[in-house]
Amino acid sequence: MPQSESPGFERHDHNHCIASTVDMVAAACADQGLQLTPVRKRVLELLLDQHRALGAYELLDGLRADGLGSQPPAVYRALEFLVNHGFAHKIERLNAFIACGFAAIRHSPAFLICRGCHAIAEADSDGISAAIEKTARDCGFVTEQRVVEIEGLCPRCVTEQPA
Amino acid sequence: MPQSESPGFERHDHNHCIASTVDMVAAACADQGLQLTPVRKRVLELLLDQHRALGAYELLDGLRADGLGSQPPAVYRALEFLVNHGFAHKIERLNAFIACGFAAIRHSPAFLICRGCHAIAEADSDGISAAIEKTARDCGFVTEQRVVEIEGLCPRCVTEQPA
DNA sequence: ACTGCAGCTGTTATAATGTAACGTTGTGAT
DNA sequence: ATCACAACGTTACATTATAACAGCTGCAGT
Repeated sequence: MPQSESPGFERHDHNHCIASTVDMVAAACADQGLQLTPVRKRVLELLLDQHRALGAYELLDGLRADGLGSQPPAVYRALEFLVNHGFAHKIERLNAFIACGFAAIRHSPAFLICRGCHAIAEADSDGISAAIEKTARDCGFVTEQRVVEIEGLCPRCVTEQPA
Repeated sequence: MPQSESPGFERHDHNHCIASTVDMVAAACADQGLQLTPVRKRVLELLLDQHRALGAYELLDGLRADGLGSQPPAVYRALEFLVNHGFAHKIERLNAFIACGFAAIRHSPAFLICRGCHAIAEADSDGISAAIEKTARDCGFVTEQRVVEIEGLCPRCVTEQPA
């Protein structure tokens, strides 16, 4: 019964975390008439398997292991689908991807990226969203999308690392 | 006397804007014992020339035109210098670079990226910084660096564009 | 049943972005 | 003078991402 890092850096039952998220995404796809094809589902599972960001070519290795696709466009297409529908996010700073912690429910995420263990948490961002919205409005700017990525040390790494 | 988009999307005297920023950076380098070499200075000028982000290879073309360097490492080294010392920033979303609007004075920038005209403004980010700091603290996370990039339409493009 | 279309996948090729490694050059300190 | 160090030149390569086109499958309309 593996336990691992969670969206908030706490421990949790990770098998359940994967299965329930896949189920939620499957339900959302059914609702919206979207196709969660084998390739797309597998990429989502690979992303959920770790609470860290995976590069497109790491994911491609995973697909190859399952005989599900062997060339870059296979992954990039699946990622485009997942990201467009809010089931995954791109971490721009890392050129890598992560499953959404709140699949399709809520949005405009803020990420906390630990440079010690490479875990990534998707933080509650209401305060940040409000501050961004205010800043933009003050400039007469109309916000459409945002990237908020915070790098540093998670609670565990802060205590474990000297520097 | 060209007039162009400014850090805040207003008009301004762009020649003066370039010259005075280069002077400020030169002074800062002198202060700190840093070398603003010809390649570094030229890259900075190329960045200042436009209030938009330039890709490394666009900058490389500029260097080549001046016989100042012809291979990628030349640009990437200059950019590393400028970014490390706060004279330029990388826009992660675009894999591109922009001169700092407040060279070496203040920091943790937030960028407003216009999808209409591609101008980029470096916004006042105190409110955003505070909100990010609060979010991080609530998670027990120690912030070291951040990326805040807001995409949308600038005041001018908002009125000009139909959608 | 047939047709045509839309969506997904396969495949090839290539573009765009970024770095490692090593040798050379210039400059200032001893 | 020569040593150490920083910047630069150069070659080669790694990593990330996309264009373009062909094939397949399922389904709607006839």
